Amino acid sequence: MEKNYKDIALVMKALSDETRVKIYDMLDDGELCACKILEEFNISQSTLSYHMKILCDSGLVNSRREGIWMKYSINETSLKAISGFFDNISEKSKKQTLLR
Amino acid sequence: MEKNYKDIALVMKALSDETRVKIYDMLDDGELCACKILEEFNISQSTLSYHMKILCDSGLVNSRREGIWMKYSINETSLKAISGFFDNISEKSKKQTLLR
DNA sequence: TATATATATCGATAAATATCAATGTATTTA
DNA sequence: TAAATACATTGATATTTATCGATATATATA
Repeated sequence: MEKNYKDIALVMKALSDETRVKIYDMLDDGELCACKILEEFNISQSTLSYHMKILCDSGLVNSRREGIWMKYSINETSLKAISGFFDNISEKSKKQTLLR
Repeated sequence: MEKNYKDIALVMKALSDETRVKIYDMLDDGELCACKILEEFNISQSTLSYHMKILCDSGLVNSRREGIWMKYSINETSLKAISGFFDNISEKSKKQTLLR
């Protein structure tokens, strides 16, 4: 099975910024609207919008419009994929350690 | 327990580049020297050295000198930490899904 | 339809990143 | 000790990123 390193790197890049990691972590409590997220940071609205776009484009985060609000949530499929990438390396790496 | 988002972002940044993700993935087969890694890429030696420094500084990769060679391997502690970060989000996120 | 609210996009900019060639450093060996 | 090999560091540069204020767009409501 060929791994798509480009996609993995894209997801990692989405989480390579402290603000975005915090946002992603916040979302594990459930869906949040942009305005709620914005309250937690000292950044402009346009900057938050930029960060949310990166998180969504990477596939890590879902977005949907509800009236005038944008609601964001964790994309479970993407989370499973990235979690699986590390679990896979963990397993193979552990075997290697035993062989030494 | 307070999460260190800065450190998490640093680790993610280390894997936010396609070359570095590939290198990290290569290392799950066990320790490799820089020269072996270099063979797999069309990059200069100095560029590889730069990438290895970023991987090592993030804590994801161990390095040790063996004679004239530098040998690199996966840091299991760091891998567990990052794997745990995603597992943690995965669990909390799953609970949220059930509540909906 | 005019207004208010929430969010996205644009343009500008300072800072960070990836890359290379050239050079420096550490180690082994002749 | 001189040469060879492997790797790191430096300096330069093109590209990317994070950020903001200003402006545009979408939706709801008066």
